[in-house]
Amino acid sequence: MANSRLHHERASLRLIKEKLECSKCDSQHLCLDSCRDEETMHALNSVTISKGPYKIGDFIYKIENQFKSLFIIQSGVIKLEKPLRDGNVYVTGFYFPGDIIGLESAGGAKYSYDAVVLDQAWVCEMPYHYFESQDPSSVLLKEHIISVYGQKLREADRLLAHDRYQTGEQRLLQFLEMLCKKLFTQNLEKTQKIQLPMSKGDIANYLGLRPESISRALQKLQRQGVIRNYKNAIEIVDMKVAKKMICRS
Amino acid sequence: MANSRLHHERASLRLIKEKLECSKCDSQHLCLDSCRDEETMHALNSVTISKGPYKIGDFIYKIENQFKSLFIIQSGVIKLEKPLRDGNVYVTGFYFPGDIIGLESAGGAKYSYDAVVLDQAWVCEMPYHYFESQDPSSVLLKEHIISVYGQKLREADRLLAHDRYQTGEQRLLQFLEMLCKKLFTQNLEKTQKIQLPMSKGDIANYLGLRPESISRALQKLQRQGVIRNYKNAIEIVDMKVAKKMICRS
DNA sequence: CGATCAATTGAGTGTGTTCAATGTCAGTGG
DNA sequence: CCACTGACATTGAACACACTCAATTGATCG
Repeated sequence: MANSRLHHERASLRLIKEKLECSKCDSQHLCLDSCRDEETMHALNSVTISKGPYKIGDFIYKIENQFKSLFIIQSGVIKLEKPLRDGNVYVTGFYFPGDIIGLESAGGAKYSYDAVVLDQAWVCEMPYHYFESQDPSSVLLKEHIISVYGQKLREADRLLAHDRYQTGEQRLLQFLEMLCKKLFTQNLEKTQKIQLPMSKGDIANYLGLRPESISRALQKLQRQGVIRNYKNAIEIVDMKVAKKMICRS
Repeated sequence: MANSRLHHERASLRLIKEKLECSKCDSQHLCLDSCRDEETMHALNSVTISKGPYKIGDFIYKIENQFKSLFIIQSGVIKLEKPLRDGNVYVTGFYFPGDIIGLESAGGAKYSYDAVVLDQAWVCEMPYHYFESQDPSSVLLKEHIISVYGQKLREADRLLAHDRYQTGEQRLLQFLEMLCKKLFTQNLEKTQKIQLPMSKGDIANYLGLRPESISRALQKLQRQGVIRNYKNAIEIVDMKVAKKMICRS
C-alpha cells in the first residue's frame, strides 16, 4: 500500500511533535498577514490545531466527508483528486508546505476532492466555523482569504489558457520548473535534481496526458540534453534552455 | 467597431433607467442571501450603484484599470478576456444576468481581464472597499462571497478536467447546453434556438479550439441532425441525443 | 460599390492517443 | 534465496483529432 519511493526521510522534513505557535509558522502569509496584532495571533493560535504525522497514502480528508476545515500544509506533499464514475481518478493539483487546501470545497456541504498524502505531512487545521464567527480577527482573515481566492482563480484561468496553447512537452517542463520552485525554496537545496513525490502517472493525469506521452517527452528532452530522467527523480540539466522551451515558440 | 449582429433588441432586455432597489433585484442570491434583514438590505442598497446602458463593445472595466469594484450583471452579456503579448486574446468566460464579475481580480491591484459587453448591459457596481469595512452587513456578505468563490474554483477545476477528457465536439455541445440554460432561464423562452451573443471565433477561443474546428464540428452535428447551424444562431434540434453525446462514450 | 471581417471548406501535417508488449522494481511467500 | 506478483514505466506501431495554411464565400459597413 504505502508507496515506498519516499521511505528515505527528506532532509527537509520537520517533525512537529506538538502544536506549533502561529508566530513561528512558515505559512503566516496565509493567515497572519491579515493582521499581526497580539490579539489576532492569540485568536488564531487558539482556534487552529496542528495535526500529524500523516503517512503516505493517508487522507487529510475524503470526498464524502463533511466540509469542516481548511488545512494549511506545514510539511509534506498532498495531492487533491476526484474519483470518476468510470473508476479513473482526476488529479486536480499538488500542494506543498505553505499551501492551503480546502478552499475549493467552501460553499459545499462535503469536500470536493480526496486529499491524499504523497510525502509524510503535518498540517494546521483551521475549523471553518471560525469564519462564521463575528470574532474581529476572523473578519480580517475573511477579507484576506478573499484575496487568496482571487489569486487561485487567476491561477486556474492561467492554467486553462496555457493548456490550450502549449504542447504537452512545454506543460511538462513548466510543471517541473514549478516543482523546482516549490521544493527548493522550502529546502534551500542547490541541486536541480527533483525527487518526485508523485508518480509519473499522477503527473500525466494532472497535465492531461497519457503516461506514455510523458515517457516519450522525458525521453526526448533527455536526448536533447535538457533533463535527465531517473526512475523516481528528474534532474534539470539546463534550466536556461528549459525556460526558453516553455515560452511560446 | 460595434458588433452589429445584436442590434436587434433582445426581447428580454430590461432597460433600467434608475437605481434598482436591491429588494427587487434578480441577483439577490449573490448578496442578499447572506442576510435578509431590513438593515442589511438598506446597507447594500446604499453602497451599490446601478450603471448602464453599456453598448456592445463597451468595457465594464479594462485590464489596466485599478481594481475597485465587483459588478453584478442585471441584463446583457459580458465576456472576460486577456490580451496576450502576441496580439491574440484569450477569452476566459462569458457572463449573464445574475452572474458576478470582478471576483477573479480580488487580491490584485488591477483588474486581471477586460470585461467586454457583448449584448447591451446594465450592471450593479459593488465597491470593493465595502468589503474592507467593518459594517456588520459586509461581514456576513464576505462569508457568503467565500462560498461563491468555492463554487467558482470547483467550476474551474471541472472545466480543466473536462477539457482533458472530452473531444472538441463534446465541449462544444456542452457549451451550447450551458448557453441554453443561461439564456432560457432568464428569458423564459421555450424554443431551443440560441441567438449567439458572441462570435463563433470567441467560442472557439474559449473552448481552446480553432474557428475552423468549430465550423467543422457544427457542420458534422448538423449532418447528424443534432443541431442546426445558422449564421449567428444555433438550434438544438435533439437535446436528448446532444446530452448523450456530451457524456464520456 | 469595394473593403473588411467572420465563417466556411479543403488538403496535408503533426501531436498525442490507443492498444499491446516488454521492462523494471519492491514486496511477498514458498 | 529465488520465483512470483502487481504497480509503474517504457517502447513501438497504427490511428485520430485538431491544427496549419490557403482559398473561397458571405455579410456588413463606409
